[in-house]
Amino acid sequence: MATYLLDQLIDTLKTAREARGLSQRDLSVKSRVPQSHISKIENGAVDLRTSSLVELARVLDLELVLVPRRAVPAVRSIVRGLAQGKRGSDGPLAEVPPAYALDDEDDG
Amino acid sequence: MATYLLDQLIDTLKTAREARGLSQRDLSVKSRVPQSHISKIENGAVDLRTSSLVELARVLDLELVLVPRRAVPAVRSIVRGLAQGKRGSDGPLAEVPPAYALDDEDDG
DNA sequence: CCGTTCGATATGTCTTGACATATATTTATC
DNA sequence: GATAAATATATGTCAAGACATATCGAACGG
Repeated sequence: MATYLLDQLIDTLKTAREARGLSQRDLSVKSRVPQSHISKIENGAVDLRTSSLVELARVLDLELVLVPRRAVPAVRSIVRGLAQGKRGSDGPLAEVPPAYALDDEDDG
Repeated sequence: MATYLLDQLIDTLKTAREARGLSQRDLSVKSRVPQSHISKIENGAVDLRTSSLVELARVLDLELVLVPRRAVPAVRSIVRGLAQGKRGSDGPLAEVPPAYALDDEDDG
């Protein structure tokens, strides 16, 4: 049922949550999405509604964006460069690294 | 109910549909999302499921991406540069325009 | 052992999404 | 200008599934 692309989004959410050292319950409190539901979401057991996705993303400092297919490689390149896990413990995090090489590399 | 950000996504979908000269029914056939539902979605009457969003986006050559907040301006800049309406009638469309100025411009 | 914290599960409620139909909007003909 | 057909969008009803609340079992520490 879940369109593979959805799995990718979910994985990004989970990774972001863990990278910030948040438990499902912590995320639940901040996003007002029940912990039980976060569990199901991360397990791919539900096809969550867009508002839930937006809400979870927002708490994790992520934003849901519709990108034209032609721009996806460039966008991924930028996102990769930022590596959104680096904050607090690792350093001040450079605003934007010089990685606008427009790499065609694909994410797993 | 709907998080303002959701409206932005919906608006992008609708604009993309119209830019391609597709009727709700056309989009329905291609995405397998019922036309009646597309109507409700575009009117903000429903909080659609993520799989539906992904499906509609795919048909419109758009991809749903989670972008770290810090990278959003740069991403928007690229997307803006592409101006996803230009295809077919206007020309072959340059791969990526020289607009990596990392503008801080925000969308309405 | 008991309390706390973690993710997973069970059941009840509310809304999406599917199907059929109604209401615009456009076009053609008289 | 009125009527009718064709096309586009909106609305009504109902079942499937997301979401809410409460609870469970595992892991850790006092």
